[in-house]
Amino acid sequence: MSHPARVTKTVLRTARKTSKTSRRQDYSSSTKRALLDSATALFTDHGYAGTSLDEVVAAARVTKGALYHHFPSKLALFENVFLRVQESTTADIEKAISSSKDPWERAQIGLEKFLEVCREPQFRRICMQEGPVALGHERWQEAEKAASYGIVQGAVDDLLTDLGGVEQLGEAFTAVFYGAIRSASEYVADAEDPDAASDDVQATISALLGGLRLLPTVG
Amino acid sequence: MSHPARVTKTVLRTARKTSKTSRRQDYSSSTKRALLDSATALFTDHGYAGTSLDEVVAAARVTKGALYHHFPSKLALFENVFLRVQESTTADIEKAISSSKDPWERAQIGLEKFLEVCREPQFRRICMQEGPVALGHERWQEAEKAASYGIVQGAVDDLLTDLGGVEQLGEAFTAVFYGAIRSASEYVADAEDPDAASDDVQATISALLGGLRLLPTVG
DNA sequence: TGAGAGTACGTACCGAGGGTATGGAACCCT
DNA sequence: AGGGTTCCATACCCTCGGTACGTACTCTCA
Repeated sequence: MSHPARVTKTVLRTARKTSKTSRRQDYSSSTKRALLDSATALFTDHGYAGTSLDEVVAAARVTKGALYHHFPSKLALFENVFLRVQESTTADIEKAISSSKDPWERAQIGLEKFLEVCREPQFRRICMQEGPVALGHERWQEAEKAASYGIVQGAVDDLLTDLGGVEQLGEAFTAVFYGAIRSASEYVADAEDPDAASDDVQATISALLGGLRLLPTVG
Repeated sequence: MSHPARVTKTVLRTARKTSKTSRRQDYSSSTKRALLDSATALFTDHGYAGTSLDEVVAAARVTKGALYHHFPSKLALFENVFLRVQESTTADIEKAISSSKDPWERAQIGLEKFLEVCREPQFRRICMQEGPVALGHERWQEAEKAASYGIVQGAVDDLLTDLGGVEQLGEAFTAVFYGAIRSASEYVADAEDPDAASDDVQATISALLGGLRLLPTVG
């Protein structure tokens, strides 16, 4: 019916000078983006197992033939959605962090931004909840290490070297701390008063981190 | 073939005085337990979506008719498996904790036991990984609050009242701390040297908690 | 410029798997 | 002793992920 290919002839000879890509390629990437968009929305609302590909293609106004032309499987579709969401949020956080140079301030800013991002249903559902199960714990962790986990890793390393003397715990510390932040974000997202909960959580984490500064040695 | 009902007649008239339950009821609960056992094993190995009911009933040497007689759905079967695993591990931890009265020592013992329990594939896969997605985040959290989360809640409350002055953060603190422990358990379970990783993690958490003692006030 | 190659889909179908309907054998109760 | 209930097997249905294949459109190159 309203398929893009049907209107090709009416506007055919205009382009080809301004844009390097052909109209056909534009259509292709457009339908691919439409598939990713509708999949993102549906995965966010109903989870991975809860959304059927029929729903996805219907929302994108194409058929399964189109979907399987762009993505080899449902899992691959999800992985693309996952990475796209993850990438955008990671960029947000890194941008926020870059405004400061002091490791403690960067940690503070990053934490605040992360708690904020985790309240967005997309990131929460797709990257935090469905991701590990759909992709498998291993693949998910791999992707995480390259994204938000990596940011935390860097922040923690800076903190620990700033403190001095506890570098040997870096890995374990990052793991524990990242879990604390994740849980904190869920707590905030579930709270009836997210702003107050966010304040409480930040106070808690600051208290825990602040305690570290007072420790002469660890072990 | 080897169905229990087939051997009924050969051993029929012996019971009924020693046990209150009929032989038929014994058989019924036995097949139910067999279904739960095989389902537990398969869910542990292949996850919720990855195991088919055909596999479950085949492993339990029954048919889908039997399964759907005892459980109304696949999800209900999983929930029963989930609760059974959760209950047993909770009992383990509570038993270990009960050996001490000092809140800091109890926290120490409980943490150690929890990290140990989280290395068991059953609890790890079913309760930590598949649980939240299969049951839904809400239902999972509800069950958690009544189980291991509840234990942590109690321990944290004891710690904070022992410290004094930071009770208003109790809820948030528990949430953050519980996430830290969960992540710690995954870190330990994934590590190539779990014992060393467990030591690192415990040192980290002790450091974070120990820092709290040095804080005069929080906020 | 037009014919073959490649792209971007649509349509029809298959098989696996969750769930249901039905029936029957064993058991319980009165 | 006969009906009701429990416990389970068999056969079937339906959804949904995935595949096979057809087709309209576009690009390339002789």
